[in-house]
Amino acid sequence: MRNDSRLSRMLHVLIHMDRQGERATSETIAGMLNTNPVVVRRTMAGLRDQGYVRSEKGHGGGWTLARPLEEITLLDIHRALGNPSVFAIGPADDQPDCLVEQAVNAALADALREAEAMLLARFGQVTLADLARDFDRRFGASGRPPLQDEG
Amino acid sequence: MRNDSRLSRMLHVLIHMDRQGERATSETIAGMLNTNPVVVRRTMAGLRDQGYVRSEKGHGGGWTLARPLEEITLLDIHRALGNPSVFAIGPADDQPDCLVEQAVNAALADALREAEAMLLARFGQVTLADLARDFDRRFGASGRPPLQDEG
DNA sequence: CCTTCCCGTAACTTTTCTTGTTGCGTATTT
DNA sequence: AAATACGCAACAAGAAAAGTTACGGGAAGG
Repeated sequence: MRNDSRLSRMLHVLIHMDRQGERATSETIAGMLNTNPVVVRRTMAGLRDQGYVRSEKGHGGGWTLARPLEEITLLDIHRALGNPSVFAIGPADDQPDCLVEQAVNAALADALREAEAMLLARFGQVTLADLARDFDRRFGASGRPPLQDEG
Repeated sequence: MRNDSRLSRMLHVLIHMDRQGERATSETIAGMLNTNPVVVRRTMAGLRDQGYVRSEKGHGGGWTLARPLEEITLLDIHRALGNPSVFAIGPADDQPDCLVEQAVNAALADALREAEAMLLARFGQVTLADLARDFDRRFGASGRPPLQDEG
């Protein structure tokens, strides 16, 4: 099964949007992600509904950030994407009445719950601004202009 | 995407096998999982290769446990199933050369790696015997015979 | 106005992954 | 030899995600 990369994609897009400052159309973004404007609208819809970006219709319209990157965490975006399941593995429900199966599933669910809580907690502590800073630290000195206009 | 429930299924099967003691055919197991004997063989193949179960061909053949439940951890089975990806979310590779994408993916990969390590560590500490004991503790007193040689 | 640009949404198609299925070979017991 | 089981390859079916097409509506600019 291939991984759901929407979170990664959206983070990528938001940081670029912040950097460029200008309005981005779905088509521009689609080009950046090698995908399709409709897919972009579909994915960004959640972020808009949660108030992280704004969309404007009509001539000159497009997408803009509704908040500074400092105020957006990875968890925020994860949730705005609909809290997709974090795990690829899960319980079986072949014999819901089988007590052995119930015991197995309960044990698995415990472990998964704990791991998920930890992951989401960590997502909640990282802002997009942190990622942008990471970017500078990792690549800023390697011949590229740094993220710029951070001021 | 639906969850991969092979781990759960195999744990379920192994505990039943221990309990019954007898040889189980792929068909019997398939019946228990509401699936198909070929699927069972496919899934059990990994466990056999790692020495957790044995298969015997021919008349009277079938599957048997090759080790006591005390010596099999959830991690063992997870690995025997081919170390399937634990997460449903992952990095995008739309623009592998984009440094922003790289930074985003690096941050995500860190968090995922950590959560996975924690989950697998926990899997490594739980044996199938623990699950069987869980079973007894949770359900044994509720009118059902306990796990051991209920024959 | 009215044309152009751009998002919103529904419906449909394509792709991809997993599971399920069929068929045949081979080993083992009776 | 007949019956029973696994091993394996190849194929079919099903489901989920992504991609696509099509059309409607709102906003800006000539």
